[in-house]
This record gives sequence, C-alpha cells and structure tokens, in this order.
Amino acid sequence: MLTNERHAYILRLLDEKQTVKIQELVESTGASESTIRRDLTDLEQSRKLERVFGGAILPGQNLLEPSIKDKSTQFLDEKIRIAEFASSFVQQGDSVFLDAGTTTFQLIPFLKDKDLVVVTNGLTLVEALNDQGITTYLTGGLMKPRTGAFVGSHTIQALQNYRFDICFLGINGFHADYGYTTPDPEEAAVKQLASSLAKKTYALADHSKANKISFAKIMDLDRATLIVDEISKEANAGLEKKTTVKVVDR
Amino acid sequence: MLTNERHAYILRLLDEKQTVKIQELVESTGASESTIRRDLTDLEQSRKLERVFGGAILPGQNLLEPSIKDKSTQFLDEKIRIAEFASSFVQQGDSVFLDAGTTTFQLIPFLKDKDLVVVTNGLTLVEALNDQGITTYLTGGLMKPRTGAFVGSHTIQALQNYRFDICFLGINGFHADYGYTTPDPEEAAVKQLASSLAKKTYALADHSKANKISFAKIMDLDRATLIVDEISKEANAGLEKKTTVKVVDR
DNA sequence: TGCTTATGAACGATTATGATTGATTGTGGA
DNA sequence: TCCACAATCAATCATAATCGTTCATAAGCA
Repeated sequence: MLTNERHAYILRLLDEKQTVKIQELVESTGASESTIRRDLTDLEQSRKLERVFGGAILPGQNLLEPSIKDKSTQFLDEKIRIAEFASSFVQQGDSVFLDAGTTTFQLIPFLKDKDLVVVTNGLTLVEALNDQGITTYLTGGLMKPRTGAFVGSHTIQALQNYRFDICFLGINGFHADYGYTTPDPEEAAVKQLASSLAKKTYALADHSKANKISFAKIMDLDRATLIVDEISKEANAGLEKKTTVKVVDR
Repeated sequence: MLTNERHAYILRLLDEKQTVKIQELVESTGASESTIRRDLTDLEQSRKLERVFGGAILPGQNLLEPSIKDKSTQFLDEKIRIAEFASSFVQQGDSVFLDAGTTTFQLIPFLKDKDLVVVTNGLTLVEALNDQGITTYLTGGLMKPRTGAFVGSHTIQALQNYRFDICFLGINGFHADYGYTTPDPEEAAVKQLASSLAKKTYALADHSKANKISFAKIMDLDRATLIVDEISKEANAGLEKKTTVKVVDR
C-alpha cells in the first residue's frame, strides 16, 4: 500500500467514524505500528487530524462540546445579564408568570425579597423558585421530557385561572416581520396565553435569536417589550419601529 | 475505548440525563471505577461538568439546586416491599393516580412497560416517572416546600378533568375508628378527591402508621384497600372488620 | 554503485489503566 | 440527636498500553 493511499484511507475512516485507533489501522492496513504512527504525525502536521493517546480524532471540533453548548450553558453570562436587567421591571408584590426556559431560569435569583407570587410551567424553575422561598404555582399538565416544560390543554386551562402583573417569556427567534417564534406549537400556545393574561410582557432573548424564525409563531413583536443584548444598531433600528427594545446596559 | 471517546460519551450522557452516576458509567463503558473517576476529574477541570458525591452534573446548575435532596428514606426497605406488592394490582393500560409521598415514589420503578398514563401531584415523582419513560401529567397548583406536593384549588380543579382506574395514596395514619388521616387538610382534600375519581383505591402504609391519628381525615377505612407490612395479627383482625387489608408477603 | 526515502523492529520513556488502601461522607435505625 | 454501616472518595502502586527515538534494512531512482 502506497503512503498516499494509506493517508487517504486513514482520513476516510476518520471522517466516517470520528475517531480511529492505531491498532485498528495496523490491522486493517497491514502496515507496522511505526508506519501508522508516522502517517498520523504527518497528517497532524498538515492539520488533517489531531492525535490523541491511542489514535486520532477529527481536528478542531472537540467532539465534546457541541451537544452541551447549545443547551443551558451557552451564552450563560449573557443570559444572566439579560435576566438581571429584566428583573428590574418587577415591582414589589407583583404576580409574575415565568415561562419555562434557560434564560427565564436565570431570573430567579433576582426575584427574592420582592414578595411575589410566581406562576410557571417549567419543572426546573419551580424547584429553584422554591429554594429561594418564593410562593410558586406550577401550571401542571403534560410534561415535555426534553425541556421540562408543561404544555397541553391542562396547562392552558390552569393558566386561565390567573392574571399577571408581569410576564416573562423565553423565545427562540424574533424577526421584524414574523414576530416571536419557538419550535413547538404547544409551547407557543402557552406563551401566547400567558402573555394575554398579563398587563405587561417581556420577551427575553440572547443575540443568537436575532432575525431567527422558528416553526411556531407566538405573537407579533409589538405585543411584548424585547430585552436583548449585543445587538447591532442597524438591527435595532429596524426593530424599534415594531416594538420597544431594551438593550442591556453593560 | 479511547479516552476521548469516553469523555465524549460521558458528556453526551450527561447532556441527556442532567446527571450521571459513576457506577452507571463503569457498567456502560466497561472501564474501571478509577478510570471513570479520572475522566470526571479531567472534565471538571475543563469546566465541562461538576462533580458531586456519586457522580456528576451539568455545570452551573447546582448553584440553585443543591437542596432538592430527599432525606426521608426512613423504612426504605419496607416501603419498597410495599410498593412492589402494590404494583401487582396495576393492569396494562391503566390510568393511575399516584399521590405525592415517599412510599408511592417507590412504586415508580415497578410501573414501566405497563403502558400507563399516570397523574401525580408530587414534584419528585414527575421527574422519576419521566426517567422511566412513563406518560405523566402533573396536576400543578401551589407547591408545598417541605413535601414537594401540589395542593389547593388549582390542584383540585385540575384533578376533576381526570378519571382513574386505580389510585395509590400515601397516608400518615390509619385507625379502625378514625379512618385514614394526614397532617395537612389541603393534602387530605386532594387525596380524597383523587380517590373519589378512581375505580379502586389503595392506601399504602408502613408499620409505623398503624393506629396513628393525624390532624386531617381523608376518609373512612372502607373507602380503600389498605396495603401494609409487619402488622400484628390482633391489629389486623380489628381492621379487617372495616376494610380489606393486604399484608405484604415476605 | 551511491544516494535518498520508506519501512519495521527494538529500546527506554511516558501515559493510561485497574486494583488496593485508608480516609471521608452519606444513610438507616435507635 | 447519636452510632454503626455502607458507599464513595483521593491517593498510591504495579501493570499494561502507547509513545518517540534510534537503528538497520529494503526499495526506488539516477
């Protein structure tokens, strides 16, 4: 087997399987361990792969991060900033709706000592609220395993028993023409209703949600005050024709 | 298995389940406990996770949630025996009400693969049910911090939308004359209603509940089948005039 | 032939692993 | 609460796997 052929073979295998082991390559190519090592060293120098103990992996993309990143830890600092800013709109004694979601979750530490009554449809939120000693109602309903959010007719019916001074929604996208959107229509229905039961609604979003359009529409932009961070001036100008935009002061 | 593969695997699992146990990882990866420990230490140093006693959790999340721990594991073995026995009364496809409580909690592992729909008013239960892949509705309502039970008019109203084939209640005392009792009248009201919506009700109790009388009455003895363990024959004889008593076979 | 390059084997050095130990922490029951 | 017991922990050590280096041989080419 030619050196070039081996190199191509290694890269093809790596592309398929994300990782290759040296022993595996020794067996499948018939070359010696030394040769495979030299191959890997060469390919690493030309940035085609990264060596690890026992084999090699695809470069750059540490396989580890992506799955974790898009969840709660992504943009965590930004979310905390947004949450702290949003909490400044809460008055003593308010009745508050807190949507399920990672950004709204960050609001919780800023809500204590305000003598609030909080209603939420988020499983993780009710526990955290409780730890802060905040009087909390959970809507209940059918639980969505992935997000820990309660949705469905039970949730809708439960919500209708309440009226809110202030409502905080997490969203997956906002767009001047398409309004606020989120992937799940069931969740969209809950957000929409909660907002309609509140005197004032705030939509919380990190910069990655700007101009994104998700599957289910929640409502038009003007139905809520948008709280964002790190947004370009041009984008802001377009949005401000449609709704009030509060940009987090850094 | 390459070190990187294991790391990636751990993080993927963690991302899915929010927590991982060391023993769980030992079994599923085939690596030794020491290796898994070293993996977790490494991943913690690169801020990919946080270690806790017995396993690891997603980073940042424990700041608000350390106090969820369930301390009430008293008479755990007995409760598990009772729960396993009680589960034998559940039929395929049943709609089930599971009361909040530590004894009813132990029922959950015995309920999977029965194609059930479960309704509960217990916060801790909904998580465990979800882990077992069981379709679960939470009543919602006002959350009682100490027990994680939802109570109040919201809960009552939510319950009235359902009918159950079978209802499992945890109780704090049972007595031939005073019936089933529990300390909190709000919880008593929920238990009472749930039972009245079910074709069949089982009251689960460990031996410490025998002849105890608590503040709030739930209902008379004959409204439910009592499932107990380690009860004296004399006590049993007195009870059996009032209701059906199932003593756990050891 | 003489020169270069690729290869494989052998060496000690390095790293990962698994088992063991005693210390620490959590749990169950009085 | 307290104590006894079990689970988990960090640290250590011996072993196994992997590493980079060196050297000798083989192959390709003028």
